[in-house]
Amino acid sequence: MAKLQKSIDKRNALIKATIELVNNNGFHATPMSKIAKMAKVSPATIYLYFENKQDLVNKTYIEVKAEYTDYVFANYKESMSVKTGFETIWKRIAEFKLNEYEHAMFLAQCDNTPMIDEPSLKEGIKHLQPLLDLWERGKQEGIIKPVSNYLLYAYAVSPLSFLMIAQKRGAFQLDKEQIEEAYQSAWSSIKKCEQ
Amino acid sequence: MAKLQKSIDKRNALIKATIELVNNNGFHATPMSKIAKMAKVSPATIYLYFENKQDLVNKTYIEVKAEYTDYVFANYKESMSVKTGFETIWKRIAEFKLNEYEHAMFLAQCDNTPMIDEPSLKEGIKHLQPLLDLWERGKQEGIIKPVSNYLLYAYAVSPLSFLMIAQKRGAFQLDKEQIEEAYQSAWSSIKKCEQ
DNA sequence: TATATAAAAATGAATGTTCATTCTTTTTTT
DNA sequence: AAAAAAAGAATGAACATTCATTTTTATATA
Repeated sequence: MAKLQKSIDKRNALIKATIELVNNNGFHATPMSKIAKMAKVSPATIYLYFENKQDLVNKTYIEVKAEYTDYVFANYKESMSVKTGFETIWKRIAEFKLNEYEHAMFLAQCDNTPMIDEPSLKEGIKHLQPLLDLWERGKQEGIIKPVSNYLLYAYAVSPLSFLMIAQKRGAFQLDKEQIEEAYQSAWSSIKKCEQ
Repeated sequence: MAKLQKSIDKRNALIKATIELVNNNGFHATPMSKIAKMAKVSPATIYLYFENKQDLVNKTYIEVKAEYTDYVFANYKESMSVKTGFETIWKRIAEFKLNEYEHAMFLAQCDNTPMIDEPSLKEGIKHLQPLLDLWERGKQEGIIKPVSNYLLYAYAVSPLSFLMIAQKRGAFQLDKEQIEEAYQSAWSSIKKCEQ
């Protein structure tokens, strides 16, 4: 147990260092030696926990993605109405992107570059299923526009990624009121017009 | 003249190769030797046209960004109404992202990673000014929501980037009708409610 | 116009560095 | 005292950049 405990601490430190360094420098400009140094570990030790550099970054991606979706669906219950369910999920997504932006930026970089291998990307996408299921239900109930989930996601969720990056760059600051307004925009863009 | 002509061809070939290779492998996983080979040039020749690798990618970014904004504003005139002006610009943005996606993907990667240096990023942003000016005019005329340009951009333009990536991954295909619908969504999200 | 020569452009090979990964030894745990 | 974990140093490959030559182009002269 002591052994396992210790190992998990080191593993976590490695994942944390990877996120921070990759965020600031990108995958290929982050040497294993720096990751090791930041995690206070010898470079050789990394290879006791991960097969190689690609494996390290794949596993980091999957962990952060899982953390993201756990966070996002934490308050959501399938028994909720489509409208309430969407609001619940959307607001958690916003919170995550704006408060946990170290992790959110890491995901954005993974999703916009050829850094993560295809199987790991697929693995990461799975976790978003409850939102897609909610939308399908909404379409059946005639509450949500009958269009591709990609379009719904583009309108309702992807603007948050842009705002996150803008905020991270210090260009401007989102407040409560703006988030509420952004939410209204998101809902308007996916609900059927009559609602 | 013949000399200059030849040089420009080589320079263009280098820029083209850079875009293609960086798109597929990322900046740091693209060796100068491969860029040279794809451009049918010796590695040493690159250094006659660019200071170093960073300079090559910075200049590539600025050129692609300029091409993008030229394309985007090609049909736009300041004399247009806010509504027409926005539609004109938006549809060109959509066209560019969906038709020229090699270049659009390159820009997305540059904007989501620490690949380009700060001065070059700033240089690239400048070109978008006419759209921001149009929005300011719209706010004064009471046609556009009186919110930060970042929010307007997030709602109205950033979804297109997401759709572009989804389309590139072959996940789905945008048709004329969906683009029209996406445009309506974009306009709804930034116009003042009464309009 | 044809030839010689200087300047510019281009090249392939060489250089030195950085880095992922492995090896051997030491330390810690059981 | 055996096994597991960790360490630092060593290895070898990949790469950006430079160097020494060669090739091409432009210019001047006859």
